[in-house]
Amino acid sequence: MSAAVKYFQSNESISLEKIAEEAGVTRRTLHRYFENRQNLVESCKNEMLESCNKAMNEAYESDDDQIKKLRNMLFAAIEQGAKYSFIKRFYENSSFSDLESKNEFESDNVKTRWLKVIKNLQNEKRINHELTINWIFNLFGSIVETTIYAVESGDVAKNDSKKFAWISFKGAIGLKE
Amino acid sequence: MSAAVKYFQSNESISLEKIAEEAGVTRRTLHRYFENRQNLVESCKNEMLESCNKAMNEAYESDDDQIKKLRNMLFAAIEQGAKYSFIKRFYENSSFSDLESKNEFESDNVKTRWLKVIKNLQNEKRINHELTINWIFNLFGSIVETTIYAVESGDVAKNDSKKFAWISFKGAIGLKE
DNA sequence: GCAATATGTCACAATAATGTGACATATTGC
DNA sequence: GCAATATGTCACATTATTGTGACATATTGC
Repeated sequence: MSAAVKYFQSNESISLEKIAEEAGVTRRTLHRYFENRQNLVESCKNEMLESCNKAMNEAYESDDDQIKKLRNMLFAAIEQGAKYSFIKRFYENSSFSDLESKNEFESDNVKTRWLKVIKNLQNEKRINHELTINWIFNLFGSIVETTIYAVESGDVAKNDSKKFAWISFKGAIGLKE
Repeated sequence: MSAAVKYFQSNESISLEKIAEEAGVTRRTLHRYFENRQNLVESCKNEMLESCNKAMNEAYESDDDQIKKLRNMLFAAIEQGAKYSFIKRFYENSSFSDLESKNEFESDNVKTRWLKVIKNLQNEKRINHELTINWIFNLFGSIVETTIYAVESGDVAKNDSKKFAWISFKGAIGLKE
């Protein structure tokens, strides 16, 4: 599955042959674990979604302070790396699969919790009031992806990456600490 | 080409049949204009690259003030929409094509000009000094893409989008006006 | 070591996408 | 209207991918 996710991230139509190769097995073996392509995609989606949700829930609960909750959720998402990128792209590109399942993500309590933090900070007027929640949500995902990409491509040192991400996200939403 | 770019944005392996359909012609006609898939991709790349470069060069020259140059370049990129997303993804995913041509983009004077603006602002200490140029470059592209996506998906009103993008980009790099 | 399980190898059918030739039918420019 | 050009239709070969059956060979657990 991680071999598949690695490829799916940037190319949803990658051949099963290549995925099997990356995983160090033959295509025949891959077919033994996943009946067909759809099955593999679904399994990846479920596993990666669970992993991302778990990490972000833990981050949410890691501190009482709203800002630290937010920062830790950002860091958790970044640490998920390819898993997060895959899930994000999965839900963005409706063509990637049937999008009925979109609700699974949308209605998930991770998003609810994330929104709660943002709303709290908005109420306390610690976030730029001009921006909408939807914009901030998109921005969050976008900064996570940029960070993952920047590290992968070697553009930015891994050490710096989370720091940069937090500085930029804070600034982007006008967060007053 | 615009039909192709529309699809290539999110799915580089879309069938020529669908592109032809989107363009309102048959696949046979598509094959008359583009010998093969590679040819179509190359043509799209060249056209979209030219369009993006033109728009951003004009934006650069539109004002003498460094900050307004930067803002207008951001707006120009956003207005390019699908064209910009396509080019961006093209150069990100090496698998999308041979990446020899990456230099075309990297060495292009648009990037040089963009970098000059950032360096000037850095020298004047008007940008957060902790961030690297590479990070800021990635961030710029990322905010452009987020904006394009947010409008396309209906998450954010078109009217608000550029304003949000500029507010967030300014904040993200700690720009002091 | 031996049985159970997992994996590899090979062959094969089914399908989808690609690219082209031949010819028919529109469409355009004048 | 007529010639030139563009497009559509259909048939076809080629190729890549997918999914499966049959059997051989490793690997594991005990």
